[in-house]
Amino acid sequence: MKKRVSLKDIAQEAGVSTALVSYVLTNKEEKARVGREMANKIRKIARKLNYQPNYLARSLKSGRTDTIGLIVADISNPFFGQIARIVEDEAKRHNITVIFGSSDENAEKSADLINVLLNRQVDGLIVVPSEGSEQQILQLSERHVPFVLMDRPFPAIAASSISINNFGASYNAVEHLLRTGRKRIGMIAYQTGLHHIAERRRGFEVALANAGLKTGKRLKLARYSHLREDIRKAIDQLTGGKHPADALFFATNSLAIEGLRYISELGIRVPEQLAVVSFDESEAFDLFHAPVTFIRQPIREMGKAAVQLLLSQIADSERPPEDIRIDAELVVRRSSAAN
Amino acid sequence: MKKRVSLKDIAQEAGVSTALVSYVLTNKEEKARVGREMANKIRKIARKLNYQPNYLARSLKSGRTDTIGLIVADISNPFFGQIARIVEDEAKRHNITVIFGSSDENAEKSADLINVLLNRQVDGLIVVPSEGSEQQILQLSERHVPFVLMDRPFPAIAASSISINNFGASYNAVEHLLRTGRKRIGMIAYQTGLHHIAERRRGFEVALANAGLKTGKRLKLARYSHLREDIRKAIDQLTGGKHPADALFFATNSLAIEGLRYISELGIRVPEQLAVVSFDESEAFDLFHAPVTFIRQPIREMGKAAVQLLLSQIADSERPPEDIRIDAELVVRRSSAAN
DNA sequence: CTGAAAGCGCTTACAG
DNA sequence: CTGAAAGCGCTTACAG
Repeated sequence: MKKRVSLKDIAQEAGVSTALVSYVLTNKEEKARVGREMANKIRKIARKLNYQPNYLARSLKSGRTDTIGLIVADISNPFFGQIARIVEDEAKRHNITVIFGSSDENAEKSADLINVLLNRQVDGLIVVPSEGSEQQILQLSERHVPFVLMDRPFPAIAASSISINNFGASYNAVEHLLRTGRKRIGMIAYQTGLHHIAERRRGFEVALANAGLKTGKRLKLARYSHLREDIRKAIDQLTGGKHPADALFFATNSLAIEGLRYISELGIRVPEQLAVVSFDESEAFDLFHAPVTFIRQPIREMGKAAVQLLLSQIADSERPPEDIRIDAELVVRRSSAAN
Repeated sequence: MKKRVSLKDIAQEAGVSTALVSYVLTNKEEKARVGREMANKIRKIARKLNYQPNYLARSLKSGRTDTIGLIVADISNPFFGQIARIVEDEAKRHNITVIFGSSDENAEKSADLINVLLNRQVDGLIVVPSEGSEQQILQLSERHVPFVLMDRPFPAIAASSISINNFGASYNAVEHLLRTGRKRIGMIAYQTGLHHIAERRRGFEVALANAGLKTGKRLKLARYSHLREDIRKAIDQLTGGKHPADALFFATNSLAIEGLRYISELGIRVPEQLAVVSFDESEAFDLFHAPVTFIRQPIREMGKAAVQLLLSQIADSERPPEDIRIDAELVVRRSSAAN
């Protein structure tokens, strides 16, 4: 790149010190009581030379970078892409830039990302934490790094977090299936210790129990690393046998999309043979032959709240952590219509 | 945040100058011929104090930030999300961090983003340029900022760019439809002057012309800002009348998804009444009742090439611009089966 | 082998 | 009203 113009260049041309220029250009001329005429002259020169401040230098001095880090599982997953977009927009309203990273649900990668972002002096972090990352998160807390957990709270750690009421949302979805006359409801979730998935599973189990039904072998778990394989096996088991499931509840959109692919292949008719409900949103749900009933997460609200929570934490490091839980909405469509 | 430990802290504890510590910690001890013993002592102290270098300071000195900017139309669109992911991974392999921004196909936002990113001293930019941003791009060029255009070349500007052969891909898709016996092929594209869309339109027109057919009124344009409305009108016009279209070609995945929603609503059977082909990929294409034939962009290849092109440009600012054009692949599925 | 010093581009408390 | 100076945390050419 060409040599950038610095305060010094302007100062030279104006015949003053860099200090004066700095005061004027950061609108602190009042405080420094710079002459009106001189201020105008300086501004004019700055414009002429197309001066652009070097944020690096500014940050080094001020200790703030006006940058936040966003760690998600995978930016190419539309759920996280949407979160990223909302965080971006909300951050920009405050003149803050976002650096992102994908952890792939992997604690090691997550630790790595946190490290890189902190070395880049981000002012704070928004983290969708992966399984096994409790220690890292705890360390952030101990080092007094401002951060907010998103989507997945860690109940054992006192930290600001924003997520939906997973138990309630799950419970409602299952109750909806029961109300439409489904008796043998299967669920496919991730095999993970993460709290949000555990809560979704618990909602499923409690809803069935309250209806006097047993979960039995109808709760299936898939590994993130063997998604396709595990889902196909689970669906085979759930839809086969003497008492095939008459409804399927997916714990996330990735699970549902992979599952629906297989259901299409098998030629299973939805909702006639099998009702379907899923967490999260997807364009693919709209185009399935029976538009899929889903649990809509208030992503916009969550993203905005995350940024705001983080910013107030950055502004006041003594602020006690805040745990925000938002209710999600069940959007009923044809895939779960009564028979 | 707590006070970070700096070189000075280590130097103090070791009883040496910060210079020595710097040499050791950046593995330049050879060059500075630091004693082995001293080097070990310094390293030990650094570990004990959990020293983390401040990249800001390092960058201010070195003039490099090991950060690149990525500007896409909208990070929440899976097409761009995937690009972002690949850029992220490829950049990380070189210890480079990515800052992203969404321009919303808006030249003003794009100019803004470029400005912010340059002020943050990114080493270079990967840009999916929006309509009307030629001037900004030209300026980058004049200022000798390393950058690479992605997805959409600007033929009038000498710049490195990486994109697919849009004309060829479009031509092939239309030829495929003709070969399967379709006679009245409609296309829905964006109303934009961007070169990649113009090329897709041209491929459509030339393919029809070569088959002795006229485009007539079968090329419809939708505005990015009025997507839903314009697409519905276009589909009504194309599928209505005395000679309804028997095939529909969408110029992007967003256009297709919105269009397929409407086609579902109308109860039009694909491919019996209407064959469908689209540019780009989407999970939604898999779940449509007739899996949609699409033009697969080699996103991974493009993303990797973009980063590599950018890095070699950063390393050697005299490097002449390189224009990479990759062929895209038509993935034929049921939505365009012969009747 | 080791250290003092300058400098990257800013900001700001202090002195005149 | 204006300027000299210190300092943010690093790197590196130079001197001993």
